[in-house]
Amino acid sequence: MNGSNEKTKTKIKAIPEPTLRRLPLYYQYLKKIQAEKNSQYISCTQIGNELNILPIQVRKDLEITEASGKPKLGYGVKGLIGNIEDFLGWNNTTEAYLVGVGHLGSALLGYHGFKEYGLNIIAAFDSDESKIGTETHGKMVFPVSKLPEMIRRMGIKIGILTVPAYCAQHLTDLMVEAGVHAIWNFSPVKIMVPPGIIVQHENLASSLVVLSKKLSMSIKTDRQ
Amino acid sequence: MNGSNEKTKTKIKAIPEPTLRRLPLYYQYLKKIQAEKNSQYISCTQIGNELNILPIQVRKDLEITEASGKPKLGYGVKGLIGNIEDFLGWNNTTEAYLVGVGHLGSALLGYHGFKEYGLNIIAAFDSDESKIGTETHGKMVFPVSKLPEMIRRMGIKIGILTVPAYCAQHLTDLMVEAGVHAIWNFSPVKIMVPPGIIVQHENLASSLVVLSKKLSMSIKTDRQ
DNA sequence: ATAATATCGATATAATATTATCGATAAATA
DNA sequence: TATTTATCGATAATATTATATCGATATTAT
Repeated sequence: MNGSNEKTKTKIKAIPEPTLRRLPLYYQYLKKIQAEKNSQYISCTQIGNELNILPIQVRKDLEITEASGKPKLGYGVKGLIGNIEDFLGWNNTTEAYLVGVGHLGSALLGYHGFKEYGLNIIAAFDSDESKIGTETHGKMVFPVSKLPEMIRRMGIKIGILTVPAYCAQHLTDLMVEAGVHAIWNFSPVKIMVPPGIIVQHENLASSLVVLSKKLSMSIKTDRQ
Repeated sequence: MNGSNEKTKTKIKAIPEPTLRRLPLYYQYLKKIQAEKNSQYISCTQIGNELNILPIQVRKDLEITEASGKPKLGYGVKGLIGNIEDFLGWNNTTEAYLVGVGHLGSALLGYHGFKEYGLNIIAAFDSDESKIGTETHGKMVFPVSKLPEMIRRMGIKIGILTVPAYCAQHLTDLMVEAGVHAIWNFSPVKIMVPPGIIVQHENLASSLVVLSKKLSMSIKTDRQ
């Protein structure tokens, strides 16, 4: 346990997921600072105060992007932005397909912020005849029947799933079969995938639960 | 430190946020099981296998809802659903206003699942003249100028913020001033609130980062 | 030029969350 | 009826994440 021969070869350091989730926050703030041209340098203290995160936490998070700062000054804003972009792979975009052009699906198609984060939704798919052939926020809608072939031909690695519960598993199977490596699942059910396939399940109910539980607990505390 | 007089009075046990986030998953699965009428009882092992969570974790999570099961059989499905509903306060709905009827805002207005989770969005607000007075998915859209008065009159505690970055802080201030206790923030910026006000920041960039980092790491591993 | 200060970077500690262990128990089976 | 088995419930061990401490250092002020 004295850290000499454990995994020195490939230097795989596990990245804490909470850190991963905070990096975009730092990034957004840094971009704002850069736009305001307030200063060349920024410290963990400043970032932390602005985002309500302890400065030590900020420093540890930035450390994993291999950023380095100067005592008394802090980090160079420009360099730091570059470090985060490199670390998160935001310099080369990944292309994705979206399946299910309902309310949420078209909202995601209309969100142009994804490009900034290295994701480009290049087309959408639906089974509704009235949607096929039309454009939603500039993205063509194709029939689901063409999904597997197009995934294969374009080498698509990420599928975004915004369909109702009843067909989520079927479309997952289609996509995985065709070669997708990761699925961003906005459908309200857990989907099953073979080992090695990555699923990120976006569950609004979970977030709502956290919010409302905190709320009910804060009200309870007030009255004590 | 020998645990005899620490907080014995009010018995405040901290609820782990990860547990809170998993409860809705169990709930959704239990509802499915109930609909299928497969059996009266269900075990942690079954739930865990289905959701890819260790049975021990499931048991610990369910424990905080004060559910109790029988050896060899497991938990009664119906009772368990009730326990989760009670614990999360899903039996009495909370009313909320939504501010910002853009793509995402109207997608949320159209999502009827919230009612099941104790949230009822009763109206929406926007500053766009062309939207005011219309209905979106059955919810009236009012001018932002009426927001403070209506929050006060209806005693609204939760505000859902689906507006662009530039006006997020202003609308937050309006809502907090009018008496809102919690804000579910879908805008792409961090908002500042006075102490005691709860903010749940929904950040798609964060989730996307987790997904794409896992993807890039899995590809790297494949090639080794 | 010297002293004071803010900050980084490394290391240590504490808090939180997950996973393992094991005895008790109710049902199923021999 | 006795034995086996699957599961709960409680407690212990481990892993992960967050926070604190402190020396080193570059800038600023004296």
